[in-house]
Amino acid sequence: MNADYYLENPTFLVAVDCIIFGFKDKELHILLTRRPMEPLKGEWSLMGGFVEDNESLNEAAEKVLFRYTQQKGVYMEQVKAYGEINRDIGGRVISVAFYALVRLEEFDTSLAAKYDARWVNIRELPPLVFDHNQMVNDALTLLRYKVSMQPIIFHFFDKKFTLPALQDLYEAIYQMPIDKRNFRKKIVSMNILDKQEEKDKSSSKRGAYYYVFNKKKYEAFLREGKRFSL
Amino acid sequence: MNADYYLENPTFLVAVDCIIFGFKDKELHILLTRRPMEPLKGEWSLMGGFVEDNESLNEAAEKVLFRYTQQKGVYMEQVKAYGEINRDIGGRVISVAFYALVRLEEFDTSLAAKYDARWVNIRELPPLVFDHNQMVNDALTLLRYKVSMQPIIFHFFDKKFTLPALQDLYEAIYQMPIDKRNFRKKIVSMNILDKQEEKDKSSSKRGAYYYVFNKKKYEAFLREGKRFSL
DNA sequence: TCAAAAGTGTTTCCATTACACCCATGG
DNA sequence: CCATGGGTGTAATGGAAACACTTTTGA
Repeated sequence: MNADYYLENPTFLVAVDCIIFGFKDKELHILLTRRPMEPLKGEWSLMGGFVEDNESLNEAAEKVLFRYTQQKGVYMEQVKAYGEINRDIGGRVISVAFYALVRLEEFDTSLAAKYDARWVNIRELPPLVFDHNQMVNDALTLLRYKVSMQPIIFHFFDKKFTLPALQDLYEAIYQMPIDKRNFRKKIVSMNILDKQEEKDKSSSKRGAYYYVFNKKKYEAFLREGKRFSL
Repeated sequence: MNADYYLENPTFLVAVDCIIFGFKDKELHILLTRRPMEPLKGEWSLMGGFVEDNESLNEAAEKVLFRYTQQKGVYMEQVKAYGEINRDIGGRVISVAFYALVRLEEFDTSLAAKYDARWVNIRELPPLVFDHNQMVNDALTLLRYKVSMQPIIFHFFDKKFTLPALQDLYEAIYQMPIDKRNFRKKIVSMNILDKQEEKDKSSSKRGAYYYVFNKKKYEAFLREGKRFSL
């Protein structure tokens, strides 16, 4: 299939590694596993897999994400490619990292057992194999940038969420406290959320109203020349 | 060399493609070439090359940059990896794009003939092979972001530059006019430039003072907790 | 009734923007 | 002497940050 000229060149194993972010207990977590094969079998690792001939990089990442989360349509974005010669001590492998935002409410805990997976608080990350810690750092940097510029933070929730929870998540992503009134003012004043009648009473007696991201309102917001900013 | 498990997986040709930016005639340009081999021989293309066994991705990009610019230590940054199955019609190739900022004052024009290369104004880009136009768009987006956040704009110059030239470059990158006084105020007030005694008289009778980026001052600037911003 | 979390406005401050005139010099 | 580009300061605006009290309700 390759043109003649191309055949003179070397080929490489190509992997994808996924930094899967989830929100739990007011903290940002990532899904890690014990590496199932040699070398470094049993060490902490990101979720990954090799790219197949019939897949694009995105498709390979989607495959990995589905395998470990059973969620479809997960929000996902490429971080970058990692290609140091000895980054993988088992051989020459070029890896492309992706980060993903998953809804932890719907996470199937039986998967955790099957794949020896665990949600780990990003503030308590263990050493990971190869350059995976670097990948996590790069993913976090990119996540923070994107969250501030685009309405992707809502992908952490299954549609509805309360403003206190949204703020907890925001604080977990940026690892800094933020003023409640300023936060609410900013997000509400964009007029891209719908307040629900229903309340979440799970974390207070009074209960907090649920909100829902309204895509139509967001598109109108953009049409007015406004820019999302958190 | 690869561990047993790895051998079961397919391998891929991996290329690097470089979006080489230069500043000329008050406009941002990129270095393009006529593709030297089939398929699509003769079509406009980015500067690229295949990754070799003994190179990292960065090293492969540096090799390509040196080949076409003869400059060492060029500022360079990865954009992202492109892995659609049919992105290259000659075969399955995964490509990693890099952008680079080169000093056009020192560009060796004999190279242009040798490689059929040409500096093309970014506002007049022709259709490029494969997904190269997409790569350029992504590189430009990233360049704009980085220029606004980090003092990389100075890499377009060979050390010294005038403020009018710097502003012209800034306007070329963002494709928008900007107020002269505000621009100068912002850049000068950071106190990271050294004004020279010498003037550039090439574009006016009065002449414009040269300035030089002062790395020590910039580091002090950072130590004070300040952040570069243009 | 009280503890615990939800909800609500105003003022201060700083960074960005808008804006117009004088200066220096070679031809 | 004048045309051309280089250089300079101040006022207005708008977004970000600081800040404290009232409300609700289950236990």
